[in-house]
Amino acid sequence: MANSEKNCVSTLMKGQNSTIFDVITVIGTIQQLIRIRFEEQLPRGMRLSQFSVLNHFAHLGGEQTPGELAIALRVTKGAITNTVQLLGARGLLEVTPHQQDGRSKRIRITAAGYHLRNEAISALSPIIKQLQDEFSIQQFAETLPFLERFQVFLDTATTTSPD
Amino acid sequence: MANSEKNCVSTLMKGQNSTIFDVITVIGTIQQLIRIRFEEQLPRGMRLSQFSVLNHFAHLGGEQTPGELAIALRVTKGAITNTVQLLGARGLLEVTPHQQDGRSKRIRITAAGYHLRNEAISALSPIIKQLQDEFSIQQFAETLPFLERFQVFLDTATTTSPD
DNA sequence: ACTGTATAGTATATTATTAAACTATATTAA
DNA sequence: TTAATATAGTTTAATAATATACTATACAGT
Repeated sequence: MANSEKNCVSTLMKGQNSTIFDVITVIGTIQQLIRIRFEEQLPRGMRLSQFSVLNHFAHLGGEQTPGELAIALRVTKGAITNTVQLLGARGLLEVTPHQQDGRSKRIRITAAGYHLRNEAISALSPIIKQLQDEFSIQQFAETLPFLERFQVFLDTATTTSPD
Repeated sequence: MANSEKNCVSTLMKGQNSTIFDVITVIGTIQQLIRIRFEEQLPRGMRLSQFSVLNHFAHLGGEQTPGELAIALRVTKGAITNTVQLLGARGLLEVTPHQQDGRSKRIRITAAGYHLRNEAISALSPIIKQLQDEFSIQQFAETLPFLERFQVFLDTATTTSPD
């Protein structure tokens, strides 16, 4: 059962360091549950990826290219192509050629898209309401800065040599 | 009633309530980045889902059925079938018939699976080390209880009518 | 201008996941 | 016992994401 390799890992896992893995694990589980709970409620089979795009534009207001969207949402360009085509086909996004760059495009949310996004937010409001009742807003507000710094770290972390 | 519900969207998003959405959004982004960073480092193209199963058994020690695994990891039974078959084919898990229930199976990690999981942990250690340097363990420890309560809430939340 | 390289987005093939149907076994009730 | 129902896991079809290759456009150096 016990061997030297096990001890090596024990050093890594049994001390305080396991707290970091615990946080990472629980964040993964929360995200999985958020996906499940949200997609239960989102209107007309809307996927979390689609809601994320609509919500992103609702916050942003203006226009972005597919590439900017890919960076903002941390997915590949191919994923954005797919999601934008789906939302565009439903008239929820408008896609036009970029005027300064013939390779690129501009994407903006339509009135219908903004409306459906608001419907989605309304559909999610019961669960958000429950969260407000169960946890104070202050608890979320206290946690947010750390999570944001964690995100920035992961965004900028380089374990391999940069290109 | 209609009036207050109509204002609900703006109220929900413009006030402090957006903090809840902000936390949810940043957790989703962190999870996406964790997946990217981890899969960059994991040995032999190991997927995060596969690491999660191996790591789960390394922590747990004993045996579980596919159904228990599905519940623990918050994925569908079909996903577990796939991941367990992949890991089983590589000799990292051992799957045997359940003795009391002919429909069920018992899964346990093999020595090879435990070894590869430890290799994976080692491969992840640089990024964990960076996290230790960038954030104190205490910051993770302070955040963990809230995240765990958030997870429990999402696990038990019922927005649809219960059975 | 010409050539090579970089960039933006799309297409293709593969993979992981889900929902739903299906098989096999177990349990309950008559 | 038999029939109906429930449960455990797999299979199948569909979907969304990835990696890679590809097309088209832009840019930089000569």
